[in-house]
Amino acid sequence: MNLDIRKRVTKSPDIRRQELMDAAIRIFKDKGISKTTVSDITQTAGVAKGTFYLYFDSKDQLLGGLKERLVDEILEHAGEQYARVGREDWWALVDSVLESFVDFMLARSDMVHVLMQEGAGHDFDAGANDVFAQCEAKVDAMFASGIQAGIEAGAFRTVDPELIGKFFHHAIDGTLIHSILYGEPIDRDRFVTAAKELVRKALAP
Amino acid sequence: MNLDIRKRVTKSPDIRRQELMDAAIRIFKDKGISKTTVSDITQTAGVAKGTFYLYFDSKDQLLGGLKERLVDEILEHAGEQYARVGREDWWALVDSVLESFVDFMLARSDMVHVLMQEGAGHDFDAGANDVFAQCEAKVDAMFASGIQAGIEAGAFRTVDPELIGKFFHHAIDGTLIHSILYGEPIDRDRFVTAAKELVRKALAP
Amino acid sequence: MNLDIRKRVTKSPDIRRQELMDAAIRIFKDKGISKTTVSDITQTAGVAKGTFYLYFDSKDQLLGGLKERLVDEILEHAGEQYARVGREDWWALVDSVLESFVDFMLARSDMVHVLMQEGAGHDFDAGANDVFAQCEAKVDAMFASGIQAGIEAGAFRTVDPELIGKFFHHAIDGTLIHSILYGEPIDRDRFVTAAKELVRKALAP
Amino acid sequence: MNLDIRKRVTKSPDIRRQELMDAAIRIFKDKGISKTTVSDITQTAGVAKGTFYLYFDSKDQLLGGLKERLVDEILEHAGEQYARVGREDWWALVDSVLESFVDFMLARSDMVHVLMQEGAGHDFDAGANDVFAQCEAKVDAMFASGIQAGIEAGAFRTVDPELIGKFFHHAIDGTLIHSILYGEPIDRDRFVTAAKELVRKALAP
DNA sequence: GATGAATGAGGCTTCATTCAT
DNA sequence: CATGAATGAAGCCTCATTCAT
Repeated sequence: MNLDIRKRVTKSPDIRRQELMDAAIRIFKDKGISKTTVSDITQTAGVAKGTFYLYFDSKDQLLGGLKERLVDEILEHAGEQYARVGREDWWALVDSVLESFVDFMLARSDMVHVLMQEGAGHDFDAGANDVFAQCEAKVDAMFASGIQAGIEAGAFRTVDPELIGKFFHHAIDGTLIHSILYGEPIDRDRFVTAAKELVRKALAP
Repeated sequence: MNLDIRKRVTKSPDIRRQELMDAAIRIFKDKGISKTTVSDITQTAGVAKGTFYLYFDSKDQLLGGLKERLVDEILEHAGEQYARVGREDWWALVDSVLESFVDFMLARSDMVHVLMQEGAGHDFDAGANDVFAQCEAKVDAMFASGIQAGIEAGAFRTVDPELIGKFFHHAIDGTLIHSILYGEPIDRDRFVTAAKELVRKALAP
Repeated sequence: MNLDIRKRVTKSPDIRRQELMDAAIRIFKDKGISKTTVSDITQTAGVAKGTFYLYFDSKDQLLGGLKERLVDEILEHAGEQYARVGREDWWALVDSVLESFVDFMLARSDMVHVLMQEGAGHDFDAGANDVFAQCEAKVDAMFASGIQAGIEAGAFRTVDPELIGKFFHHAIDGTLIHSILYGEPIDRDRFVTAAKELVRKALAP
Repeated sequence: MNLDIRKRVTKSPDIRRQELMDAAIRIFKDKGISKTTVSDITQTAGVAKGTFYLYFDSKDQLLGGLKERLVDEILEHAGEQYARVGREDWWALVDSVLESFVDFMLARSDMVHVLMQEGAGHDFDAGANDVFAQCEAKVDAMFASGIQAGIEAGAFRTVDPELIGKFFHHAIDGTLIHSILYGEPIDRDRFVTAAKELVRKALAP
């Protein structure tokens, strides 16, 4: 009765690992992290349950891996943006940071959807406080110092760069995540335009 | 033979219910929702495990109750604020809405902390889409129509009231939740001041 | 089709614990420790699988408990015997120690059967070296010092009390365990008679 | 691309088989039989997991092999000793049997350590009763008939040759195994001397 | 022969829920 | 009402064994 002809397909470890991660993300999104079983993941990935444990130590460790991957990408991306501060026209910088931020988030909507949902509190490495906390703190710090630099250059004006930076961060982040989370479609250009308006007006001298 | 004095204490159902909810919130905050057991909750509340089921049908239903309670409060509060649109000076309205919003959130930080964390996806009533989605959608709609009214009255100016409303919502919400979630202290007045600056500049004609 | 009428029988914790231990011993004896599952034990005890974990932390911990119980009994019994050294006629002492030793072992044949079989190496408490080692070492020490005392009193003679003590110990122990392990019937009186002959001749001046 | 020099080394089947058995014994001794995995064995032997199954049908069969090897050696050795009954002076025979028995055991201490530990109950061939039982029974029978012969020849005297034989067997066996099992050093000569004293006195007319 | 990724049965353990007291 | 021992479904994880390369 088993019509599946392909049996015991051996693949490169990297591929398998990736397939399992992809499968995990897909089901996490549908059922939520805590209600997803390792069986769900392996069935979706088309492998046996035991195969999961060739690539991950545990379900929690997989989650940790996904988290860390996202955090790394975020920090790298944010770093790239931040490196441009001072080398370009301030308003062009604002525009480009916003656009690239939005595009980055949209490209990872699945990941974000999943990990923001129940991500916190699943720290397999109990020692380190939540990876996300540190990540967002760094992003906030970059925003703040970028704005501060603009102020010192006379391009921007605002009384509380730190909080304003956080506001920008969460305004965009929160709105995007919320839309992704609840399945509302996002008009990327409209979104970018509105974000630019907000930031430009808020930072205008 | 039983020397334990506190045994079979009968309390008003409402009190008991409330005590269990409070205990639940407390532990949810520490361990995360899915890793909190019914035993944890009843132990913290000082009752036997079975007692839990005299007041709630299930763990999921408790969660639903907490959620609905928060949603109700949010909607009621938002409605009150919204009712003031048009009756007051536009900028005074902005100030007061912001202040009251911040104060409302701070008063419920525990609740928010917990329910935002893993709240989604725990729908005991699988039919209805997430209660939070509807709630936030309503809040967004109120924000949007308030801004729209201000525009029509010539007091505000912005090209995309709907998105700008969401931005305000998540800027404040996100920044607060994030601070609460990761234990950063919040200076209420500084926060309000920065929020006012953001909104005033963004809505200024 | 379920003809079992009795459901959810609640018993005193001590009884239940004992029933589980008895069931465990029974199956350990039949299938060996490592091939016995928790399910086997609970089925035999007539309770649900989860019930096991109300009384024991794990399968290993049960084993540890059984071991410790046996060790305690052995040490207590050996201590009682040892306390008689010097208070009685030396040869009467020899006789009575042998008899009581044999009877003690026969009364615990199941326990001994099981725990000698795979008992070593199942140390849940990895810190302490095997409990049995210490136990037997103590018993050996008692034998040795008893014989030594007899020598000093001029009643016994042998060149190596320590080793001779161990020989007695294992001669009796080993022969009994072996018979128990392989299901050979033991004629208690014949056994005691032969043991007495061995020890009397070996210790005779 | 493979820079690992030791790859796919083909060795004589007998050598490989032996290497695997040695590796098995080594780890069995450390971790116990049931907690040793096939992976442990192959890693220690420096081969791939699959290679194990080129030389053994299963883990149980390996165990059976080890057991049988030991049993064969024991029986052969015991047979050699037994063959000398009647051809030599009785007391010289006693001495030489004891010495050769002790030396035999000491030479196989690892084997004995392991297989006595959890050896019973691992019968891959469930039909046959434990190989050890038969082996020890044969050894006991030889001891008994040797002693019986000595009695008939007027050299020995004892009332229960069968049990006395078992006592000798287990006195020496048990004491040695126990010392090996718990890592106590053994002074071979002192041991032999004490054993001789015990046996000589016990068999003396 | 040798390899080691893949398999999947099966064990251990947790915990939401029930129910006899 | 309150209790907490008992339940058992369901999840996590291990590891002996297989098989495509």
